Amino acid sequence: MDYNFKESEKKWQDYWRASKVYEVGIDHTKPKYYVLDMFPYPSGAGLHVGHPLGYIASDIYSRYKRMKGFNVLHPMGYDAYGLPAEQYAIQTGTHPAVTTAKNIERYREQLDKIGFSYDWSREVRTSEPEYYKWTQWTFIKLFHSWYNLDSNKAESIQKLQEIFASNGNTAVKASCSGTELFSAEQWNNMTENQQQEILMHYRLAYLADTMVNWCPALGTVLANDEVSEGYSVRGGHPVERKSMKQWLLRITAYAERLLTGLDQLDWSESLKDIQRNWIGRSEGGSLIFNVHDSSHRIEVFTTRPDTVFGATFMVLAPEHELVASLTTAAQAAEVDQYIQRTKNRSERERMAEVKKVSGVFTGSFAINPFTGNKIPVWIADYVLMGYGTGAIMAVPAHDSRDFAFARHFNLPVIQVVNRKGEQPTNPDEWEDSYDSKEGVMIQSGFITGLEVKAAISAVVAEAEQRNIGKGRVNYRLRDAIFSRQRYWGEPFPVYYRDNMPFTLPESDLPLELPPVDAYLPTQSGEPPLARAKNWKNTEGYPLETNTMPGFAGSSGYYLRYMDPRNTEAYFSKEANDYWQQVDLYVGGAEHATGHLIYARFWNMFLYDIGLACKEEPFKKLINQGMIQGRSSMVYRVNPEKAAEYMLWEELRDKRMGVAFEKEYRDGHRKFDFFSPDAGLIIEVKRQQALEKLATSYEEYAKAHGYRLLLIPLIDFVVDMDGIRARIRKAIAGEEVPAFVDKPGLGSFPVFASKNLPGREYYSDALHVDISLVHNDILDIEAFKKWQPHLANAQFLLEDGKYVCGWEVEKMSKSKYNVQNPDELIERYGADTLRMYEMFLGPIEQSKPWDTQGIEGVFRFIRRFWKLFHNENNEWIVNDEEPAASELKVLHRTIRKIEEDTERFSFNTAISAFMICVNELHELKCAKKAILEPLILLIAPFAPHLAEELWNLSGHQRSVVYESFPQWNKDYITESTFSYPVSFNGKTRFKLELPVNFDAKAVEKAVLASDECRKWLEGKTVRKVVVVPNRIINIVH
RNA sequence: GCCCGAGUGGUGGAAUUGGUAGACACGAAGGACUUAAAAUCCUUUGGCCAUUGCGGCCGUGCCGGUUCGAGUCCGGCCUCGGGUACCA
Repeated sequence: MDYNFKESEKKWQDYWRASKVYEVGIDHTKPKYYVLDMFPYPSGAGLHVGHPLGYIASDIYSRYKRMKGFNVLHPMGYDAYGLPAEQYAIQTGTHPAVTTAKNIERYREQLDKIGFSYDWSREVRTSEPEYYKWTQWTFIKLFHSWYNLDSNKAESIQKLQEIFASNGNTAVKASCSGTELFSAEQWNNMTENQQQEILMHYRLAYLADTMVNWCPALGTVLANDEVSEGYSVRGGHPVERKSMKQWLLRITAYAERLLTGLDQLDWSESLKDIQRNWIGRSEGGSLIFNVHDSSHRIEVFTTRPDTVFGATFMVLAPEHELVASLTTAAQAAEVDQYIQRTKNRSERERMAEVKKVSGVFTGSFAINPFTGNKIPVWIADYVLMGYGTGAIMAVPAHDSRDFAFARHFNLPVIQVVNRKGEQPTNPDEWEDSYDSKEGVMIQSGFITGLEVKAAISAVVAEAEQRNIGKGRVNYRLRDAIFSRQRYWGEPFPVYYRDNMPFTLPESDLPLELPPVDAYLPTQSGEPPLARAKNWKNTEGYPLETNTMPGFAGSSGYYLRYMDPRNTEAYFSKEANDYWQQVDLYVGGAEHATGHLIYARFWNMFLYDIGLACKEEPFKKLINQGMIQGRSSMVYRVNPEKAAEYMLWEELRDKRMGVAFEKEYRDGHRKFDFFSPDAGLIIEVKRQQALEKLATSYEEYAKAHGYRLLLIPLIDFVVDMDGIRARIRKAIAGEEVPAFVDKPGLGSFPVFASKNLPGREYYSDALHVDISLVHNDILDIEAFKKWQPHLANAQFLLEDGKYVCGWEVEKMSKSKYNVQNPDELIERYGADTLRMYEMFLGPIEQSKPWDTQGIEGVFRFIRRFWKLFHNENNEWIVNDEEPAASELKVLHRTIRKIEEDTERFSFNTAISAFMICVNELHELKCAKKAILEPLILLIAPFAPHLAEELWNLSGHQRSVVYESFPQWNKDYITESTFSYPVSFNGKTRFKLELPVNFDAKAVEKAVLASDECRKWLEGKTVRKVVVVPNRIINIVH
């Protein structure tokens, strides 16, 4: 008998729930600490062992911080809107709310079994009206806000209207999508609709015609981060480009703040890099080119204004607004055809054809404002409408795409940047453009001779002077498409009057999701909400039928946790002032360009309007690595290949006395084995095949004077000796029948153990369910019962066992490698699972799941228990005074656990626990003074075990209210240090010396030692390096 | 293509600031206890050579460099993983 984890874990989980141990509130007597896990979407498949990895880490840290005296907020809830439940609804008619509730219940059950310290009284679900009321409320606020670039923050639209009415928009610096200037008078003379249309260009939540990622299979548009390589991230369906009227969030207004804000965050550099790349800031300038014989002007964005003297043509995106006016009559047909062709091409096709150069001349010419030269204006789809101005000046000498284009269409190439100290070469002979980040300008008028950097500023200054351009910063980041043509999402608090959108009054919130008769788009292609009866506001105006995307509800949930039941506000100022922001956020790096940008934007907006007290939502962030699956493989034998392999092993290298050839060919005939010496053909086949072919084989053999052996496969299983005997006889020249009729092999699969020789040549690997495999040994009986066709499977074993192979790959049902935490908890307990997941390796690293190792942690848990109990499971803890050696073990462990926990190095912390327990067993220590602090130390990691032992020690109160032990330097300090002594860098022996010896004393002592003399025999010491309490290195 | 990150025993990994490479654990082999099994405990376990004892050499993806000393720093390359992709 030892630790009964099942009984104990249930008991303490019940106790925690009943006594509300983990509920927290505002407590000004303690410092706060907010630990958050990324919002899970409760999928139907439940949790596998990869999911709780981050939750366990954050739970350990939360419990640790709590024992360190912090008031720890550690909530959990659900991102409950999502495509899977809706897809299921479309298929089955089950309301997504039903599916979601069921999935949540299962999720909760699994989470509870792991022993987390969540304050469940704060749970939120994005699909609950009490929650999404505030998502809608934020949308209304966004709608009524614009971004003032002068104050660098969001401000109310009302204020903007006042400015327009008094001054027009000429002095307004805003992040907006329309640039027409107007005066106060013009503004005041506009109709309301005209004014609303203009305001739409300024709103932070706005409606616009835009190119969207349309996914026909899902029947909805997707945001950029929801698309990867032309396919939807969820479901992997193809995505097309399409122009549609959609709601967007003006996240680009915050691009600069989103970028610079990263510097203050304690996130991994790689994650910050992903966000930096996604935001994609580039500095440059915009230049205006006049069009020859026309009043049109083309504005381009370039990061290299210095190369303007090398601009030999221009290229516009096919969708560019000037294309129609610039196209000459002669070119109209060709241009039109090109536009049609590019329009009809899917995103996939476009991506696949990146290398193909295509484009068409508009017939117009622009004037290079610096050279005065006439340059042709082309259109081509390598220029994107969505970036910069949708037009470029092409500098083929220094840009590889422009270069390829110039070569393809025979356009001139002029070199304008030259590497220092080199002679310019003839661009006509170049194979590619010349990358010119550094160099000196040539053939460039007034900037000739300047270095690139200086030339850039000179051109920008000149352009500003001449009023034909200015310095400009551009971002790759796009505004976020906020409409989804789906049912299962937040309804927009928006109605339409004369096709103009208006927001509902706040008092009408929440606008609840209405019932519908089906979850599909309508016949006319409208979103599912168009099916809802009476989907109108109180005045009878139609409501918006799109719903919000998945990231709407997850963008501000961390704020709601601070005050989740507040019916008057998103959250109270008091709660926000106390909890401030998330101190530690744990989750996967896959959210880098989605949730983690949107949430930062959302929070910055709430900060601007005075609601959130911190500009950034997540101070520190840790990305847990993925847990990959470890698949087990069995090897199904291809019987014919196996027989051939086995026979070749008998025949090759003259093992039977004569030489054989494998796969002997004579014209179109092919035989498995042939011996010219013996004139013998051997053929291995299935019984049925032999019966059919025997005659033709015999005829051939007879015609050539060869003898023939036809061996049915069954013999390899039942009569290997018989085969050998027949071959020997045949070689010896005895008469043997070519073909012995045998009963058929029947159809049963044969599996070969992994390490059998030749196995890789004659078998195919198949996935086998990992529950049927223990320590890579297959449970043959269970395997036979696994699938009907395996019932009479045969096995080729090694040492009486079937050894499986393994592969590391994604955890998935189809690979039979999903490890479910419930099974492991059932077998080893939650504490073992918690510690094992942490023991696997560094939290941030991806690693394969391997159930084999869990036994080690399970043993450790029981060995820990046995420090307190004898072999009869009786309590043996005593009150004896601890010895110095025992105190040293304890305090060294406390220090190590504290240090490792602080830096989230949980795997090494668990090693330290193991070392400590091993040492205390060695010391046979059962002293209360040592073991009680140890219980506290392990409480964050193995909370159930800790509660049980703490209780058995005679304490009435839960261990979670105790303080983390403190280590005492005096117990750890050593008086001597065992120096590794090396010669020329090679460690040779160790020398124990007092720690307080300085370098000189150490040197003297080591040179005087016998060992040292032995190693130095006859050599002169050239140098002695001493690092006190580290190493000694003697150079000779 | 561009931007990151990582390569250490049969396996997961340790080595925190340039200072004893392989901690801790799994697996494996051998042994003790047991009628037997499970559980538990003990020993060995990077490779090669030597083995009568001592020991010796090599070794952190590859090549080179800096240093008394490199898994760690620098330069070049290879492989794998992640991000991104006509972004002007």
